[in-house]
Amino acid sequence: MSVNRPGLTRQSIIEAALRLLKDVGLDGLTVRRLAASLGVQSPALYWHFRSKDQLLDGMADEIIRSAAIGLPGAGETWRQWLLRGGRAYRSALLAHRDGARIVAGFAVLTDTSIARFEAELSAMVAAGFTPLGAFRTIKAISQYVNGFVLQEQTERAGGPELSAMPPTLLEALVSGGIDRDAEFEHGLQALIAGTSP
Amino acid sequence: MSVNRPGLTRQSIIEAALRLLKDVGLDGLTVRRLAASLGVQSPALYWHFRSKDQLLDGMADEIIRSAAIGLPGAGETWRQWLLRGGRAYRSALLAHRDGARIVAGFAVLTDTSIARFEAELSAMVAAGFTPLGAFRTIKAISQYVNGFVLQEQTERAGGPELSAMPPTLLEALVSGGIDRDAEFEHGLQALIAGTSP
DNA sequence: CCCTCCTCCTTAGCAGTGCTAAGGCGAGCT
DNA sequence: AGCTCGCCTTAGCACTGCTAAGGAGGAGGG
Repeated sequence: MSVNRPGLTRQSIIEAALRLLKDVGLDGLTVRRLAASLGVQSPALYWHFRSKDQLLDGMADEIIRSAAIGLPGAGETWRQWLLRGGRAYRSALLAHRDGARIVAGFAVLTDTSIARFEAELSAMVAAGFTPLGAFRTIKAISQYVNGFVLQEQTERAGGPELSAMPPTLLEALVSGGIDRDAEFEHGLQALIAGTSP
Repeated sequence: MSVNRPGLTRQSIIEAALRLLKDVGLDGLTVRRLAASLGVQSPALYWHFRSKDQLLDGMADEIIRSAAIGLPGAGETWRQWLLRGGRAYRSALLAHRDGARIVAGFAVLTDTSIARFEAELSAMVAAGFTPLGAFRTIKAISQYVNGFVLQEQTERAGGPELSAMPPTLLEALVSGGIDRDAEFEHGLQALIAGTSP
């Protein structure tokens, strides 16, 4: 049926899945559809992945990998560095439809993510943190970002009308409550401001 | 087949679903199984709910409702109150298997949750916050808790051995990194400490 | 040159999913 | 008595992840 058979690869399948994700979303991402987008029958994918969950693990890993920021630059305080990391992580999640759901449900500690985690921890230890403090701080930021983007991407349209809102909530909304970036920044900065080595 | 037919209700179905959830988890919670646990055939549930998602919405609402803390008590600072709220929210999510996943994916702004949100906002406004600041602060805390419990409940067993961990990460873990409560507390307190009216 | 092995893919099909269409049973009103 | 209507049943559809079995085609040894 298909002509070009460049040979499927774990990596090429993951990339195709992330591409397909943009069109169909996580709920629409079926094995059959993914196989079709690769010009192949669905069981072919099970040669490369033991299960769909394993495929999703790979996708999550790919997304997380794309969120890598380097070590703190010269003259960059640890606060600035954490801020940069949080923003980069959010961007990485937002870059893929349902990115947060994929990462939240399936990110397992892979070797590469452990290595990066270690690098981040030692950078913070160098900045004066204890290993435990660094660990908890990074974890807290990750979870805040995860939770934020998860809701950001989950938000269903519709919902109650603005006119049905009670007064304080209404005032919050009309004074700028629909600015997702500012909302994200607010929490991230509070989290970092409340952190100390 | 079944004898007692006390009449199904939206509420009774939701409660049965939350009960069943403990045994089978979110992935195992099928319409047929839920119907069976109620002594009924599966399409019967579609008389009470338009779709399974609507049922999950109801479950999410129920979970969130159980996280209600009152207004700040006399002599309670807003920081203490937020702390109490964050802990109560986490407890409510942890009280149900996959609670965070259910709430994260399906919580829609219902009338009752809007009413409670409004009450919380005005309490914070009374403590000196602007409506927008209160809105963003509460949202940030909610999302942190959501993200935290989501991972807490998603964690799959297995994973790399402790012996395979790099040094800084290892030191963090052996010095107390497996204490979920302390990890949660760390982030929550940082978030609140970094908040100001 | 042929034969075999092995990698990667195909066809066929299973158990289970959410959901719909159509009908039936029984309580309550007229 | 007859009728309506709320609530449930039986039957079945399109789809899911996944498995079993086999087939095409190149690699490598005899």
